[in-house]
Amino acid sequence: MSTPLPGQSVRGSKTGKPIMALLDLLGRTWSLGIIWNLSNQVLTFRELQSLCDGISPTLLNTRLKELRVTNIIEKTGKGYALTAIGEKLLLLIYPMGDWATMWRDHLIALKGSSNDG
Amino acid sequence: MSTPLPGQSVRGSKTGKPIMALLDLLGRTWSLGIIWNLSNQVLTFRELQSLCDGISPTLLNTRLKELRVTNIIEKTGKGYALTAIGEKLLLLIYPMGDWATMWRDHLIALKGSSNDG
DNA sequence: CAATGTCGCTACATATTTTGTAGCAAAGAG
DNA sequence: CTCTTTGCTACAAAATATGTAGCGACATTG
Repeated sequence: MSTPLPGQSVRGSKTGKPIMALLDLLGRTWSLGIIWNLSNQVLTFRELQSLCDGISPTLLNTRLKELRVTNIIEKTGKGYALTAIGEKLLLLIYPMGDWATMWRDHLIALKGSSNDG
Repeated sequence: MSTPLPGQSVRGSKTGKPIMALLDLLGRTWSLGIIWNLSNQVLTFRELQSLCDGISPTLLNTRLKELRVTNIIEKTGKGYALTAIGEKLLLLIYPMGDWATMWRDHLIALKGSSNDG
């Protein structure tokens, strides 16, 4: 699978629209998890592997390459880190943590009402 | 693959943290694309399939079920639509369109400078 | 009622992706 | 040199996605 880049035809859209390339990239297994784990910390290959619940090194390396050529993460002397633009993307992902908490409560409420009703 | 739910152990995390369930859910092929295409419009199964570049009906139905049991989308008389909470999630995804445009320009600039330097 | 078309969705074989495990070369510590 | 850690590759097995065919329900036309 080739790395999705804005301006090119990607899985899910042939328009070349940047958002479609991003959706393809982030929609790949573990992409979001890797970015999330890289928030505020530089991690080595093995640390990242461990935090991503033992993702296979094969796939981790594949994703790392994709995220590097798309300039979302970079390799530093200490390990992998988000780039400046990657940090900005993370700022957009962060609020999802709050949404997810609300979502959990919502699902619990629905479950409760379906049991009651 | 079971549907990731907040409060449960999911692919990528055994903590049950809501964000991890969300990352697992959205990280699956086509999830983000389906949600994106459902912005401001109710779509039939086949319309959705067409907009998602011919996604196989098998997988589309699998994703649709996952998104329905997690209450992000719902089936209406007219077709599939985002739920109220699904709309809120979309509001968080929207800004990624702008980010992606900036990202494209950034990548073009990098490419240019690497050619020059 | 019969013929035609659309729609939601299932079946299933094939293709692609992900996992899991093993392990190697390089770098640092003693 | 030995021991340990690290980044990463190999590769077979398992899981997931694709592509195509097509069924039953329903609406339209006549």
